[in-house]
Amino acid sequence: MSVEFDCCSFFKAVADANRVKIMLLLARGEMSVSAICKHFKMKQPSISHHLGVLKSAKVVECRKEGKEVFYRLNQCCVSSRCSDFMQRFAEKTGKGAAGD
Amino acid sequence: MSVEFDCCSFFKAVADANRVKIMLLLARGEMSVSAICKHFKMKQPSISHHLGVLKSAKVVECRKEGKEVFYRLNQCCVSSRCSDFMQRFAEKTGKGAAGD
DNA sequence: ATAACATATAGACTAATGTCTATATTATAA
DNA sequence: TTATAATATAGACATTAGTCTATATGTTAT
Repeated sequence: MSVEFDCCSFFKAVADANRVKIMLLLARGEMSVSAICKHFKMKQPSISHHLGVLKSAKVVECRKEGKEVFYRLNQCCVSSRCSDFMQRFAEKTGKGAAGD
Repeated sequence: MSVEFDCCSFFKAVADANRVKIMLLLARGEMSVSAICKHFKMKQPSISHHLGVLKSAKVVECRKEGKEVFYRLNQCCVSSRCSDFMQRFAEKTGKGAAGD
């Protein structure tokens, strides 16, 4: 029933080119915020903002080590959300499923 | 190289609860605009706007019949975009892929 | 305790998005 | 041709989202 809203927080998170770029960086392994910053023209608070959006959507996770925070991709989240979504729109053979 | 931007137009399109609801309706088969409208509180121009966004992203297609326009889900688009995206973030075994 | 560094938060500003009303467009009917 | 119905477009308005500067928080070193 609230499936649409649930998937939307994920899709909103990945519907930004800069956030996708962050995700692509993290797909190779965890990185600290400052390391991520080096790949962008944006200022650090903007990066932190994007990381916050990704984290709220469970797309990334983080751990603290000393003064640094290392972010990593939650690959399971990405694939489960995508495959869930795909399935929801798979061709039905006759019987409907979702209600109004 | 422009993969992120490309996928973003799709994700932007599906990152809205009302548009996902439209997609769920269309997953059962094609519908005219006025038929879609009956499922929402929004006014018709808003529905047309959302249909336009979905159409630009290739998520839906339409055909005209008399004064009505029937929209249908482009199921292939949904699944190919989702699986492309998943794959892009699949665990790499060592070699990197996407460049900066 | 103080300084220096890494990150997060707050608040301002701008741009993009969603919704509305009004109207234009296109197709059929009278 | 005129009227009616279905859809799209234009423009106004409010809300949301992205980026910035300034600053707060937390951690390590001196």
